[in-house]
Amino acid sequence: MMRHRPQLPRPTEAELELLNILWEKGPATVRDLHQAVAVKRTIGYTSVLKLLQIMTEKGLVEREESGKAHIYRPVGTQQETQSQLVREMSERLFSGSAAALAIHALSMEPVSDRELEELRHLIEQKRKQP
Amino acid sequence: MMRHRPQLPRPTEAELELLNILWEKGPATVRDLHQAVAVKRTIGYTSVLKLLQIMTEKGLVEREESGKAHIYRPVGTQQETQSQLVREMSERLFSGSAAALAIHALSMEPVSDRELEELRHLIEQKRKQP
DNA sequence: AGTCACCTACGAAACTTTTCGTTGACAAGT
DNA sequence: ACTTGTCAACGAAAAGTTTCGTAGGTGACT
Repeated sequence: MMRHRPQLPRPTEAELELLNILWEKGPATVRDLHQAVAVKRTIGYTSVLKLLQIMTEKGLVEREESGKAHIYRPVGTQQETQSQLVREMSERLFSGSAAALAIHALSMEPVSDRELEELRHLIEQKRKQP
Repeated sequence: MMRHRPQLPRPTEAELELLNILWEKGPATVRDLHQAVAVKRTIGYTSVLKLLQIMTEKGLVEREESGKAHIYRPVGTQQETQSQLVREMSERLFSGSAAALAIHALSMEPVSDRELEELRHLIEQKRKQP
């Protein structure tokens, strides 16, 4: 029997920044994460450390404490988190219509051919099973 | 010459709740807004008042002080705000790809026929002008 | 005039988020 | 043994968000 995780809290902006790095690069130490963030903006090492400690309490990440430097890994997947935030955004911004969000996003930005193909495919799927 | 508004700050969650009501129902007093919010959740009258005072400082709303009860109206349009938040979300959650956000939103939710039509139309437009 | 109803303004408490300094542990190099 | 570098833990400051109590003003009704 598949056990569900208790619903994870919504990550804050700074927390999401760390999760993005973890999803892209895999499990990492505080130093790894600090270096990755420091490329984009100035932030102290202990700020990243504290963030990760809070994220561990919240259940957003887990850590392996075997070695000297702990290794952090995300608990939720990127997909799950994207879904959670997209759903919340569609509720708060488009009265719950994810499709309205999609339409808005689409009419806003350059879209690659590959993405256009994917969208057409998705729409075909939706058409077949209403 | 069209003057641009200085970029409005991102509304907080509670602020967005009030803006949604203003966009839907038009300019309103504190009482109007409090009543509308109180339908969904318990909140004190002065909490709404304070929020609106802060939003006025931030430039998110303007108020007419002519009568006894001030009348508040949104400064940014719903579209502008949606675009701002969708863009920020696509940056933080999909590496800046609004199309990826659209795809994700679309694959998640029931979509009405009308929305499907609109999406197909949008995609056709995009195809014609790459 | 006194009271009631309704309004804004203000301050501040409670909470969350972000940031970082300080401390103490531990190991590697001198 | 001592110094240096790296690490986690902790506390706390600073800023932002959300909530509401209290005070003071104004007009209407008795």
